[in-house]
Amino acid sequence: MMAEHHLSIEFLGDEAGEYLPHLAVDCVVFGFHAGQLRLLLTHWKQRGRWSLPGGFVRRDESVDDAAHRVLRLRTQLDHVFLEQFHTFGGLNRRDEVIEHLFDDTPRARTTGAFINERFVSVGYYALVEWAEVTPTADGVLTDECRWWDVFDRPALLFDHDEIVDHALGVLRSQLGRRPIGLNLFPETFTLPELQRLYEAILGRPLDRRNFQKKMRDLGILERVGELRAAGVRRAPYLYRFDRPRYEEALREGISMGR
Amino acid sequence: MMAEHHLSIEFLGDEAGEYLPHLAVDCVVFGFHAGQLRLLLTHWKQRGRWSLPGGFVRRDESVDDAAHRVLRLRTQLDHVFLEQFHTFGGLNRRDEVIEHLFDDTPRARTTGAFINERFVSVGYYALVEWAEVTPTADGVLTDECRWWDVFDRPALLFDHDEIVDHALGVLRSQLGRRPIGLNLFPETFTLPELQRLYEAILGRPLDRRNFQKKMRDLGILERVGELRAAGVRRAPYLYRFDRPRYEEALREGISMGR
DNA sequence: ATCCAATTGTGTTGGAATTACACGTTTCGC
DNA sequence: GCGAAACGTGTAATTCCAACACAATTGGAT
Repeated sequence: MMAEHHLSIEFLGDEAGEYLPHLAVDCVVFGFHAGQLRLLLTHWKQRGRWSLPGGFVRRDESVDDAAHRVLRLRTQLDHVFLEQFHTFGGLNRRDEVIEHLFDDTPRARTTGAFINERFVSVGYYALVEWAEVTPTADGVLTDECRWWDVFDRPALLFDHDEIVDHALGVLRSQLGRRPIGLNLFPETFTLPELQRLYEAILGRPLDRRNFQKKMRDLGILERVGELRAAGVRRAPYLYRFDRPRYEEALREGISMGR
Repeated sequence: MMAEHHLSIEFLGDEAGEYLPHLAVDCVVFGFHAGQLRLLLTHWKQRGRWSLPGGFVRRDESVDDAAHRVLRLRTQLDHVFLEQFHTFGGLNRRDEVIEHLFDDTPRARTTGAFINERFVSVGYYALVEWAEVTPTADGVLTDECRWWDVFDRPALLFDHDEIVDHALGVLRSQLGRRPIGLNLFPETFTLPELQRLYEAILGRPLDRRNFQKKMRDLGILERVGELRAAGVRRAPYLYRFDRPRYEEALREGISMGR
């Protein structure tokens, strides 16, 4: 909960001048569980609607660091895979519902109303291991933080639906050019699981045989053993990523179909 | 010269409060001439060094519009191909040489020293037709604006070398996925010229026969006639882009090697 | 015990796309 | 008219991708 004390009602005017005005970061946090691509969302206490986890940029931290900090606050995780993908700087970024969200607080009226100003937002997307996350609301502006199915989520505040769509587009376009999964799965996983991740992101089914061949040929997988547990049928093999090779593939880029 | 009056010494503090503080746009403007990929740079009067054309964001304009405005001021061109590619928000964005560039002006000392604060910069790259550009310095902070060879340019101020490298990387990665050239060439051009553009961006030679076959098969070119003028040898054909098909290829994406 | 349904692992094959490579054409200088 | 330089086009080999078939494993039904 470090630094959360700033999110008091005082913060509406950022009276300490700790943050850069007009600038925010928003994080599209992707997870994968039970065959579904999921999204971490926070619920705004005062208006009963959901938005992406976001925050502001301290005067003494980089924008990347701000995104990491926001993520740490909402997930309790450090060192997650996080990448900037677009900056949203339109004039239509406010939401009629929330436009004057804080106008009726004494602070907002008397100060510069920091939070009611126009914001330019730098969008990041994160890939995290679902089970490792402890979704955490700040308890002041937001009272809940939890996972949603990406494709079955509530309408979001501000322009956050657009931001999610953009992030999904970037994720899709990168799916064929770099490996994915190291950050989304636990240590070991099965190829059918990995395939379901690809299918969830692409939104279309893939051929199991071609997928497995392609994956094997990438040389970034290590077979570990057999999975017996779940099935009423044949158990799939367990795999783990070969870290050095995975990271090399990340640097050099790969080719995985379209 | 519209709105250039803001770039007076008064501007150092942005006393009118017309701009968002701490936020800037920088434009990597690419052109192509005489077989070279070129870059539009501006020369800072007070320090004798070069930087990317950049500017600030008005409170009542989108960040995209700010980039277009900056571009219009430096090139006298409107409606150019312009795309955001990354936002630079590190803490190391200042330049020791220029760190206190304006400290000795009375304004900077007495006001908030708008321009001496930390800036987060949204990077755009533009593709423009070299011959159409009228490079224009603002005459206040900068006294010269002209083209440089991308690969033979002076060391730039701030982190602008990094920004240029990043833009080049994005341009390279997109070269195989969308058509290019409509914005960089005049109405008509030749295939050897187009190939030299690709080679300049990729930094490696391409096979002429495969390149032409690929280009022809894309179906975005119209042959116009023969070019007689220049050569001491066989004249290449002239082509023009088929606009509707070109724009469709831009939307749908293409595959051009890698 | 046998069979079946569901799911997984692996191989093959045909076509498309990419790459490597060869030859004929035009122009001008000599 | 001969050759050098640059242009235009075609062909063969290879690699990549998409479609497809079959054997193996498991638990439950018969």
